[in-house]
Amino acid sequence: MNVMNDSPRRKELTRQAAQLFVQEGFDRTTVRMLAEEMGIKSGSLFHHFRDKQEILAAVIEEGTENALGIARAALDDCDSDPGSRLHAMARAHLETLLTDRNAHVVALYEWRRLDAPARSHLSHLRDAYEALWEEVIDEALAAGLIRGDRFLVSRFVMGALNWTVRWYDPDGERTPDELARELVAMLARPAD
Amino acid sequence: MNVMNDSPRRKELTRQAAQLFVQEGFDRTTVRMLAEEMGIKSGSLFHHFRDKQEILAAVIEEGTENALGIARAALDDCDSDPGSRLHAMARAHLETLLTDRNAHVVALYEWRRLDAPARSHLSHLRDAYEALWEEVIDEALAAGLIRGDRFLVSRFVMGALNWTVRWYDPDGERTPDELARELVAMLARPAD
DNA sequence: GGGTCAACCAAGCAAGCGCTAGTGTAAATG
DNA sequence: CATTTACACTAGCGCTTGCTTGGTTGACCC
Repeated sequence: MNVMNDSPRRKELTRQAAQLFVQEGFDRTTVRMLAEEMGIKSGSLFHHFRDKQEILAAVIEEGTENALGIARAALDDCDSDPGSRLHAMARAHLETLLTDRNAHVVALYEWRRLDAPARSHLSHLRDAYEALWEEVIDEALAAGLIRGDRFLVSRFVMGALNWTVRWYDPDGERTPDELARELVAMLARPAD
Repeated sequence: MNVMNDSPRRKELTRQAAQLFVQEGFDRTTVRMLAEEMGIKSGSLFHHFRDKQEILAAVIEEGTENALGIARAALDDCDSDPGSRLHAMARAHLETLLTDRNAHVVALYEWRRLDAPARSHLSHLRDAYEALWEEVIDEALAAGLIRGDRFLVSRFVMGALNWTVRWYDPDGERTPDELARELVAMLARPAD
């Protein structure tokens, strides 16, 4: 019944929604729970979002955009050799999985709760992110740093990284940088 | 209000429930939808299962038990060198991901919908399965076939394999055997 | 100092939810 | 033949759901 811009207020509400979606899952999170977490009444929620689905889309959109930004920045900042670039991407991936953990967990678990238009829009964003990965992996393959099929390797690597949300403890001993280094070490062939 | 054994009837109902849980997600699948899929009325459902949660637990339990069985059989049947055993485990994992795809997708996505008692019981089953993996990976590390930290390697490998449910097309060109071979090739160090 | 507008609220509707109670019935069991 | 068992049915209770409606508030603006 009203605006659906990206006001700062809406950004903050989106962040809070992400937390609840992680705790409870999208379907079990009611608009009343969301409103209470936000400190408003359930009716007021629909001033900021058209419907419940739009909140989900907003959460996932922000997470994916942040991931894209971090990955691009990391690639700009690193050395140009394939090993460094592979490590930079893996590290960026793990870092965004930490800083925007809630949004990414929601994206991983609740993707199929999106309606068709939102899914179409967001899958373009995700494709842009995955294109970055395939580029870096192509370079590593061409340089002989790793071996295998480019399609399979990129899927295997993304799987290994995304799976970390299941077991990685941010308060534990290992840093994202270490994890990224271990992953690259596991894949890389010894220098000729 | 009645039995909760594992009759053949219940097995069949469990299989059908798994399909719906994949299509719609656990929370959005209503007992009325389940009953219709099963060809009975919603009230009759509670003759076979205590409540909706128990259906979810039954689905996941069967999938995990099958995975364990297939993995054990694969290990019994293969050569004793670490490369063969690694390949056998990966292949078994991919095969059960195919034959019991619905159950495994449910286990991956809806695990957190389980109540505490069911989760406790099923996590023991899952631990038994993961122990098989760690054993095989330890052998490969000891033999120098792969390198890295045993904890990290096993997590990365499981992640890569489980992620296949997102992109693998069973009707496509690649067989589980090929995929497993590619994965092992990606990880294995060249023979000394 | 009247007008604008984002932000919020109280109240509630229509639909759908998991689950229960009580009954019917055909086959198996004594 | 009498009883039990397994499975299915009808009917609906009590509650929650996403969302709407109609209205109030208070900060800002010319």
